[in-house]
Amino acid sequence: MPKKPDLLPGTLDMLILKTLTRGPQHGYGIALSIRHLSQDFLTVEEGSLYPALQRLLVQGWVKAEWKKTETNRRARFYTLTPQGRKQLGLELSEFEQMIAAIGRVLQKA
Amino acid sequence: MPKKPDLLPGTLDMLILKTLTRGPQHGYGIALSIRHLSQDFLTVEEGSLYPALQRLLVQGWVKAEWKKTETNRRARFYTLTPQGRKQLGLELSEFEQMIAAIGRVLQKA
DNA sequence: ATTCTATCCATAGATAGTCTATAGATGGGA
DNA sequence: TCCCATCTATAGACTATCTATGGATAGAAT
Repeated sequence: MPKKPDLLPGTLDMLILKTLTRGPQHGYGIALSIRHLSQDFLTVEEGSLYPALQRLLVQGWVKAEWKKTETNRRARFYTLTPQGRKQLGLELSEFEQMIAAIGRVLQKA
Repeated sequence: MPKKPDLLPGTLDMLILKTLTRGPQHGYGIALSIRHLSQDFLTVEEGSLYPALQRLLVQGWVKAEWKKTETNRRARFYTLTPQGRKQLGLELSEFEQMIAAIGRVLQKA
């Protein structure tokens, strides 16, 4: 069976921000989205997710408000702010550069 | 100026092991190799490098012996062991899967 | 009615890995 | 002789993740 590789440290904020470009979502929904989009490969645990959302709130990259879900439950919906969108762009480009750099090392050795 | 993105956490061991497939090297040489191969993008600080080498030694993935460098200086040369080579293969495939999974999330949102 | 399951939020504590900062030794060149 | 580059190494702080909980509620099942 195919192991269980959790997450690549440092990429969670980026994944959350990216997920929120599709529109506001609550924490549980974000976790599900990441899991489904990655085809069950990436699993975001609560203990990682909520601290991350707190960080993003403090930085002003997302905002939050309590609403009702489609299933009539009370949940906190997170929305990407303009600063958050900008931050996402930054993180995406750094990530790509990083991956490219690692690729060069792995390829030449 | 273009920021300073250090390293992607969790990838250092893999980079070291891969570097050693070219042959035994001392710590300082490993750091230089990674830096040059990545075209000055990745910088491995001593405070990251030596703890990592200690980890690899303990796991049996590298072995070490004191020798003289080309410049006639005393240095500790690290060599990849068969287990280390196997471990490298494992880490490479996990890393690629991880990157692919992240790529799927980033692409679809 | 009651229990169960899925949904939903959140925190505490442990652990891992990296960074900053520091320390020291040595060979070769100015 | 003095300095710089080479070379090893550790301590302490910090960040981010994981494990493990805890709790609440809606709707379905029994």
